[in-house]
Amino acid sequence: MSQHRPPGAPERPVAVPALPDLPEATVARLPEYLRALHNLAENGHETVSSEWLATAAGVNSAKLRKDLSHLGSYGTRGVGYDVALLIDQIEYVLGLTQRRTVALVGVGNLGHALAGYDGFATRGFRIAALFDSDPVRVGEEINGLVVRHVDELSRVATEESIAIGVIATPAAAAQRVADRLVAGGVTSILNFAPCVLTVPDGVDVRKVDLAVELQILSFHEHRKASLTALPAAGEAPLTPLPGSLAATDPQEAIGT
Amino acid sequence: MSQHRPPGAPERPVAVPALPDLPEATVARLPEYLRALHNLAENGHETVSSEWLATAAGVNSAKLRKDLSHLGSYGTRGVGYDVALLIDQIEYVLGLTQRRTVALVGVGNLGHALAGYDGFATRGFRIAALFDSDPVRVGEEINGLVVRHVDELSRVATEESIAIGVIATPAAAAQRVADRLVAGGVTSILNFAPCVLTVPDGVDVRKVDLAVELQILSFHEHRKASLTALPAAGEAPLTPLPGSLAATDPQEAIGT
DNA sequence: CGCGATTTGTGCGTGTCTTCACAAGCGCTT
DNA sequence: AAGCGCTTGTGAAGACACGCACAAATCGCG
Ligand SMILES: NC(=O)c1ccc[n+]([C@@H]2O[C@H](COP(=O)([O-])OP(=O)(O)OC[C@H]3O[C@@H](n4cnc5c(N)ncnc54)[C@H](O)[C@@H]3O)[C@@H](O)[C@H]2O)c1
Ligand SMILES: NC(=O)c1ccc[n+]([C@@H]2O[C@H](COP(=O)([O-])OP(=O)(O)OC[C@H]3O[C@@H](n4cnc5c(N)ncnc54)[C@H](O)[C@@H]3O)[C@@H](O)[C@H]2O)c1
Repeated sequence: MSQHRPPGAPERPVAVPALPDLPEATVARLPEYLRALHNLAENGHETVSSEWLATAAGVNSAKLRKDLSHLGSYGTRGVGYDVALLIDQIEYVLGLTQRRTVALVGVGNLGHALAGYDGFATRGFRIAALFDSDPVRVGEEINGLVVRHVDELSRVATEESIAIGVIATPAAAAQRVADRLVAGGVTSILNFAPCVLTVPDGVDVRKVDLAVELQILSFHEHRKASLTALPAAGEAPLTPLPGSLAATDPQEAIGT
Repeated sequence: MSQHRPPGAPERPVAVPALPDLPEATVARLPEYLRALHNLAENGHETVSSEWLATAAGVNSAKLRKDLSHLGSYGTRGVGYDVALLIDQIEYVLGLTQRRTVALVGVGNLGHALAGYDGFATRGFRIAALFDSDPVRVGEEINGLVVRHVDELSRVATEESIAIGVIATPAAAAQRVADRLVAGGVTSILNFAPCVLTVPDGVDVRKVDLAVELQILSFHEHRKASLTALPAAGEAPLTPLPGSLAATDPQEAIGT
């Protein structure tokens, strides 16, 4: 690519950031590759073929190769990829060479589980602070961290240079929490509350909603059932009237 | 799935409305629309424009209209959509007119949180059984359900016509659990364990991986930092050598 | 009864993502 | 040193998704 800047092009608006700008779809898969690679490394493998790694990560091998090619190609034809090298590469690109600090807001049911989750630490993150609004919870110690009051959120986030905020409060409180995170300089948020957050440009929000996942599965379940029910039937009005809705599907998912 | 089929088993493919086959991207957004609609309904709104609903769901209005048009167009030009009607429509398409039963496997840290989560019930699902392999946990009662031993999984799944299996065990146990779910006739799985599951055709798996989400955020964080750090300079060849990796990125995450 | 304000439904251009298929590169063997 | 099998990296084509922009439909009002 543009490794070497050829002479004769002095001050071009060179768009060569330290990071290649990867397609979003690729970014979303890199963590999966990384996990698979760590498994391989633990099992003593030193190299791996795209075929193997693709299988381990659950994707198509051509896709995997294209993804990796975006970060600069470290494979050897006829051999495969060097596992350790690739791990370094991906961790670098994902910005994991530096351990990122996480603030967790809302130490309830879910928050407790998250606070006690070791997958944070083992995959590049460190929970640096816990917050809640409930006076009963404030002061509680979890995993060596004391729960602080959410009023301190902005200040602490700034002081501790929090990189990522995780919201595990009820939906009604989520926007307010997000605002405080943003005020504290946090530019990445992971939201577990089922609501849409509004944030300024430059702030990234990702959302995890359990019910959404289940409902997507439900759709496919429904679909499979309606297909097996009428193997080759034509159409039938795909406009069930409101009144007859609940009545409609007979026996779905007859198992095997 | 249909609860117990009564002896007579009236199983005829009556006028089952064929499901439109929606684009996956659309299916993934419908739950979001549904949530927003329920909010509107609670607030007494009877109709809603695509613009409004789109904003509430965090998407582009044209996209929303196109999505809804796939399920047969229930809007009125010049007016908008009937909230109640649209809720029925979407719930029907998602297969939520029938409450789906869920089995939760692995009642540890995360499992406990999930078992106690009321978002299941309020959004169309019912946890019908809990499983674990730890003798200490088996027998424990959570939310009115007794934790059963995972050896009973296949049998119970069949008996209770479980529609969806949720895996919250350590990764090492996940594949085994998935196999048992499949053996019990479950064709939809939601996997919280960080690993790839292998299942037969016809079985859907969705995965939720917290660390993946964080790592994606980390990438963008890294990216933002490298951009603001070098506004217009060509920089570090994007091929950091193995040895120099950890050294590379200067000062990121400077907070504000 | 007709007109203008409003909002849906969609045709179409654009960009992104996926997948196939294969040439080029690499190491091992002969 | 040449040949051979294996694996990467990528061009090209197709599939999919997105969002603009506008015609068509509907309502309310004068
Ligand atoms: N429990 C689950 O398994 C689960 C699963 C998926 C999503 N969620 C979502 O995650 C969120 C939390 O769920 P939960 O079950 O832990 O609820 P919870 O009620 O057990 O916990 C919420 C916590 O947030 C705290 N809180 C409330 N307002 C706050 C504020 N303004 N600032 C800081 N803290 C505040 C409460 O004191 C409480 O400790 C909810 O939005 C829920 O929908 C939960
Ligand atoms: N805790 C979190 O916040 C969190 C977040 C994201 C993902 N996860 C993932 O979810 C999974 C569970 O996490 P956790 O923190 O609850 O772990 P945990 O160790 O607290 O709980 C795991 C539970 O699974 C049970 N189990 C083990 N083998 C089993 C088997 N073969 N059959 C049935 N049950 C079995 C254990 O007895 C235990 O009760 C892990 O894969 C973890 O990576 C956890």
